[in-house]
Amino acid sequence: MTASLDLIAPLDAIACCSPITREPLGARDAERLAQVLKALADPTRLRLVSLVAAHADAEACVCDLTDPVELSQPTVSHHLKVLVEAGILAREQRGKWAYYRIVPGALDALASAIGRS
Amino acid sequence: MTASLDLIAPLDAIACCSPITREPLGARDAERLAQVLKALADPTRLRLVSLVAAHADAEACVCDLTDPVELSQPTVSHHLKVLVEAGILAREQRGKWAYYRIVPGALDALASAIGRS
DNA sequence: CTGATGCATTGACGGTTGTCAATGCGTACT
DNA sequence: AGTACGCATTGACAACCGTCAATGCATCAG
Repeated sequence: MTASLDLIAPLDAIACCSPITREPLGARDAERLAQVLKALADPTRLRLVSLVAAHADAEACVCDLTDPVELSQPTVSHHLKVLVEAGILAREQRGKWAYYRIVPGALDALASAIGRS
Repeated sequence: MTASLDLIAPLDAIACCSPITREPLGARDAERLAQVLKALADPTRLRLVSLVAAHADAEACVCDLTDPVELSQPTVSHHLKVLVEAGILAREQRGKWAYYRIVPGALDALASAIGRS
């Protein structure tokens, strides 16, 4: 659903916007920002992002993550997919493994849209 | 549910934490951060926060908000309650009206926890 | 007191979400 | 070839969420 303007990662459509408190944002912008925030608004996904960032070389594969969060492999894969689709994580397949890393500037762009300071 | 440590607003328990990417956050911290993010991760609530911030005197009552978001009054009241419980909005009753304003520093604290430095 | 107004609460309903077991698909090693 | 491994996808289910109509509760105006 709402597969209308998803040709670009949601985060790309946000980097442009001024902070929320600057001026009332329209329904369309609110929808996009909420989409990205929802991706982060889950304890497991927050931990996954945190784990990836803190891992060696700032990247991690699924097998590195299932254990710390104590969830099944399909569940972790699902969460990672959500984060990738939100433009927060990037996925790179290298042989048998899939490596995830944080998209540079993604979290900063999100933070700037929220508060800035 | 989870009415264990909710004596303080969720945001108060976050201001202390370093950015997500600094080190892997524990399950407890992730839960608290996610709770606040969820409050913002909704298009309607994002618009409400934005509307309140942009309104005259940086405060607004429910009657000022129902029209712009095109939702029923109970729905708007519900969303505002969620934002208040998350520590993002503050409510002050003055006579017949209830005025909402953004808690100073709340969004900045959230932004700091997400990204930025 | 009576009526009107602003807002919160309740109850209900459809849609979304987080999770897992089962399965499928490549890739690598022997 | 055959097997083991890492990961994604599917299907299913309970829990949660956003929304509204109806109702309740103050507060103000007459």
